[in-house]
Amino acid sequence: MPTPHHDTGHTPTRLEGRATWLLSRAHARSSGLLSAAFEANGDGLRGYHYRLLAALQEWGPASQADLGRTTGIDRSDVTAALTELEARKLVERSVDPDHKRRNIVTITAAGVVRLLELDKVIDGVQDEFLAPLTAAQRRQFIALMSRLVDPRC
Amino acid sequence: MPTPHHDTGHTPTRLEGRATWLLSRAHARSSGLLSAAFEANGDGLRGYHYRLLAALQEWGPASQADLGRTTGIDRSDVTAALTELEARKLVERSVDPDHKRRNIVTITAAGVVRLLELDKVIDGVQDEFLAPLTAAQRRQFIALMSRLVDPRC
DNA sequence: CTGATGTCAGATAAACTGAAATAC
DNA sequence: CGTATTTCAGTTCATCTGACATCA
Repeated sequence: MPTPHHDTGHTPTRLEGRATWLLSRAHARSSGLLSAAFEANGDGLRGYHYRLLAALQEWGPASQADLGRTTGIDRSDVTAALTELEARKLVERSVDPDHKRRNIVTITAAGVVRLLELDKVIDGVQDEFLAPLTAAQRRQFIALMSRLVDPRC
Repeated sequence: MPTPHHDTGHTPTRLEGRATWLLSRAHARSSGLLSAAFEANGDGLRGYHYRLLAALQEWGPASQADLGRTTGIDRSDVTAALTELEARKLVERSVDPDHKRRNIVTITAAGVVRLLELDKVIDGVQDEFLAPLTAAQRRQFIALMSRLVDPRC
């Protein structure tokens, strides 16, 4: 147990006071739980697939570029992930008649079913991850994170 | 702008209410800023190197296994990162006389100097990252993250 | 023998980069 | 022409896995 400066006991040490470091650690834990849950759950779906399905169900059919913008996933990764979702018949791609270069992506009925299953998985992970916090703290945490991700509150 | 359910306008949507998703997004932003800053700053040091230098300076010389535990970095990655730090003369490895399998890692004077420079880089990134929050919110955020990373407060 | 340690080779997920072809 | 979209190929960083030899 190396604790040289433990005279104060609560001095915010270099690493522990740093948001970047805390964020790395927290993210590592969260995504570890998440990928374990996804893996245990079945077919090879991962974070990107969930995000895309969720976005499609929340906001309706969209182009791939729009999906990339709303989910924060790079266009090239959107392409790849959608191809995998399409192979599982969870989404459909069709060419936008008004804009032949653009695809319109739609979630299928099977996609919605799968999404609802994944929702439960995610909720379980979230509960486990947020376990150290009280309900009020969880709300605070989510509010603060939301502001960080999108400064417009 | 696809916003089908915007009757309420503030309904916590599936993705936006999820801590795991918010954490991914926030972490992506933070680590993007961080790696850009590291890259602009000079030699090929990255997050792992900073963590190790910081841990060594905070808590004094330690074995690699201890470093792994305190920083949350896997032992195998500790080995690799320390080799790179050693090549830059920022740390030194010596065999523990009491335990010949174990190395004792020490930060060098040059390592401390480099660490102090990196501190400034990190602080700059952190300020930019936390910009949307007030000072009180930043403290809250750090406190909540600390609890998530280490449930013992 | 068990257990901890350091090392190596490799895999993975998320994110990003750059370039190309196509459409507006 | 410039701009937006989709796609492809390749890269990076952080993380993790499994194996192995070494030592207490």
